[in-house]
Amino acid sequence: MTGKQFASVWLREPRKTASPGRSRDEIVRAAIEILDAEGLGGLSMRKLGAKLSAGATSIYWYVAHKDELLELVYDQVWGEMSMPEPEDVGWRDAASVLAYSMRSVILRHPWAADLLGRMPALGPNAIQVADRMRRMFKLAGFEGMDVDYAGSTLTAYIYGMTIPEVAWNSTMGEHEYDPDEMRAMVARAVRDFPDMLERMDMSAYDDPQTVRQVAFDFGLVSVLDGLERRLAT
Amino acid sequence: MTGKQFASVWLREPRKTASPGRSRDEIVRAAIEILDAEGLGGLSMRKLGAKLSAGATSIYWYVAHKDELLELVYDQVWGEMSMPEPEDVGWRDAASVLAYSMRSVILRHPWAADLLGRMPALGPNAIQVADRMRRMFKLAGFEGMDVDYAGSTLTAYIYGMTIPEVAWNSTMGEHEYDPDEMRAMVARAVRDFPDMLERMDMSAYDDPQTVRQVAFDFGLVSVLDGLERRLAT
DNA sequence: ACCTGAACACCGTTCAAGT
DNA sequence: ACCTGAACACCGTTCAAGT
Repeated sequence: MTGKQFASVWLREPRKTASPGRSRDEIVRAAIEILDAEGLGGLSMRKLGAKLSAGATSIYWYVAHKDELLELVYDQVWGEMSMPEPEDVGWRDAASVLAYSMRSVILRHPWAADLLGRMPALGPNAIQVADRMRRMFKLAGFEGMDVDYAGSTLTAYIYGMTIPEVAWNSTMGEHEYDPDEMRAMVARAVRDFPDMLERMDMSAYDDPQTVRQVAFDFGLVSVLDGLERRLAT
Repeated sequence: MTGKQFASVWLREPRKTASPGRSRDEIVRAAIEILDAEGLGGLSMRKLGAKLSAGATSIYWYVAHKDELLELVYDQVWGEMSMPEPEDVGWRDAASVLAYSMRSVILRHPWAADLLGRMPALGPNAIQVADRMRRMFKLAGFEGMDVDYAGSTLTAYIYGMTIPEVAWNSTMGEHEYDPDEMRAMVARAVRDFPDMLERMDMSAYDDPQTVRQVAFDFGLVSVLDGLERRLAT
């Protein structure tokens, strides 16, 4: 009757390792090195084993399966996000700092974009950020479930902006391409839609990276304004 | 000197198939059937071949690689999204309808959540939606690059809400679990954070599905309010 | 023009066996 | 308690060969 329990590394006792042999920390560190160097597709259990000069399957002693390993590295990423105590700087500044920080952390670890929103974020680092975010929105004046809803709104925005940005970077990075040729092809795909063509002309000579910066800021301000508006009513 | 071109099915000439043999449509239909039934992990080229009672590798005649196939099915998903002409209903209603429609389409094809924001959306259906969205925000009063920024903001929100929702559904679906047991474990993970614990108590007996509905609406209204605010300044 | 099968170079995971 | 290697059941993709 008692169904299988929800699966997360963080919800089960780890193996009480006396200290010898490899450790989870060591494994996670090695995994992140591989991930930063070769991306999510580059991380295999065999390669990780090799990097630790261990048998390919030794890792299964420390971790039930690859997904658990990914949960572990994922929480490390959450640990890199910086968020001031909302009580110190006020909720809007805290929210902005968190947003920019999340974006830059993910851009630094592009593989993490594939985990964002997909993997349960129940590690200590993730929970700490979640907790601060709750306090932030309570400080702002939200109550009850609205604290939650405001939080989802903000993180949804950040995820939704960051994921495509990373995806774009990686497609562009793989095949280095001729920008003019590409513009011509996209223009072709879009040829029946005057508004879309107009858009292409507009942004033709802007630096894509700063455009994305500005876009992120524009949206963030909008989202925060929108949340502020909810407080008034 | 002329680098490799940006890769997308939509940016290259398809094979001019006279008509005999399999067709792309047929392949895409079969692929979607598999995807709906077994999810993204359930779709392999071999299985797809088998379903078409063809050799495992015949598909490579119609498609350069699996990613192209995914681009094709992805655009079908865009085709299911419904969006009224903004001129008919006004920009805010059009935006809301699109948002709800996107959410429900993705919930219907959960595998598509893994493509959202990752795959170039250059198919005719995706472009049509993008075009309407541009017209929508122009109608609202945005100009220049702001039309784009407003669009990114809205889609970022939708992506960022939908992706985790689907992920959650699928983790919950796989292992059917004992809710009490699970709550206990999560409570344990969160034990040092009084605000997080409070949150768990609060939402203890709510139906998760309606909570997510309400959350989606809350955030959407906030985002649209925030965008409206930008028009005023 | 379209399809095939064999082959290559991988995967994650299980498990009996070792120390 | 920790690690190993072999094995299982898969992958996507290439390519020479067939019709």
